[in-house]
Amino acid sequence: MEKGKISQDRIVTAATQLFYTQGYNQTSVSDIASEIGITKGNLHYHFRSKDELLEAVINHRLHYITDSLEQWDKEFPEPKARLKRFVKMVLNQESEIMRYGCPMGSLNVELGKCQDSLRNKARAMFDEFANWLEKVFKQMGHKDSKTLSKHLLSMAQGAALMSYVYADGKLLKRELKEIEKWIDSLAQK
Amino acid sequence: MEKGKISQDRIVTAATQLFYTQGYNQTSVSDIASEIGITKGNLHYHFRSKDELLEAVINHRLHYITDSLEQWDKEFPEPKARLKRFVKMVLNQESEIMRYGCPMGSLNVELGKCQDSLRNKARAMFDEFANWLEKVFKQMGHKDSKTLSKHLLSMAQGAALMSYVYADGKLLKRELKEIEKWIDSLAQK
DNA sequence: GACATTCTAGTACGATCGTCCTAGTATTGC
DNA sequence: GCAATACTAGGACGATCGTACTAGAATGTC
Repeated sequence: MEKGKISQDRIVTAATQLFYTQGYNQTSVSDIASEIGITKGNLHYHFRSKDELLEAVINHRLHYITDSLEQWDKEFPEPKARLKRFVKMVLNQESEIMRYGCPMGSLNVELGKCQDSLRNKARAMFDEFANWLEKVFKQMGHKDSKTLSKHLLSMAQGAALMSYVYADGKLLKRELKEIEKWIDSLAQK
Repeated sequence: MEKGKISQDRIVTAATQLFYTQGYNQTSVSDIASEIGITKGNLHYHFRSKDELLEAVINHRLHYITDSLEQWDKEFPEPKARLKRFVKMVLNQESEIMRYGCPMGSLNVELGKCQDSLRNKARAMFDEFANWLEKVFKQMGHKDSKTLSKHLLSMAQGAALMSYVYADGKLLKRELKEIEKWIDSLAQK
């Protein structure tokens, strides 16, 4: 549609990548601008502040998450298959997680020590997954679906963090396999 | 002893706290200096660079970890009691973890995206725990002690991260209880 | 084809940061 | 008591950052 959206999307895409690989505080607006070959002043026209750009980046991630979850719902009617699809998503990102950590987890860790507004924004990504997982566990007939949802996220985050710290892909695979065993052991309906 | 050590210790103590609560990159040397009522120039005399100060902070943490582990070895001859002491340590830090995350985990996440030398330094804290846990699992007669060690750390890190993101102390307690159940279920000798 | 809007480039500003220099003050060893 | 050392205070430096301003180019509309 509008031409403007193209530049804006390019900025958000580049910022998403750089915020992930370098961290939010370690990435300057000049870094983002030069990454896509525009000037700082131009970027400022599209996003008046770095915070505003971060918000766009988080929204970009949120939309991607929402779309993925919707897709999974369509593809997998079975609750356990849905849970395993979640685990598979983590596995698919193995090399990125090893090098840069979990994009959701590390951003939350970094922004948690900034202003509260950013902290809440970043947490929304977790909520997206947490609510979806909760729904799945409820579908399986579990009363403590909230607890189970957070438990699964907790295990996945721990696995991602450890494999990042040790740059160890095998560690991630091992831990994810443990999570799958846990899923298998769950009662259903 | 030497008078000098007093100032240096005060600097390292303040830096340790501020790096933890605000993050390394979000803490300026002025912050640290003014925290203990000295000037930037004075701090520069003791630590010629921020990196040098960070190294001192990490060494400070490393010594504290080493001392704790030695203490635990003395207090608890039973391997499972040692593992549970580790879990208890996490529980004891509940309020800090809720507000600032795991001091070891969040520092590793932040420094991982900086220079490699800092990354390796930060990882040494994990190694301290990992090697100790490995020793304990070996003591229990487990061949896969390395895997179990990382698995326990992984679960603990996941719990800390999630309780931090959601500022939820109950979540941490619940996850730690799950870890204790896992410890109880382990075969011994 | 003229006009309004949208976009872009380049630059400048104020603030903050890590680092360093200098000069003076305390402390120590002999 | 004196010289050498260790420490402190305060400020200056270059660099970098986020943000803002201005003028011109591109684009779309009627």
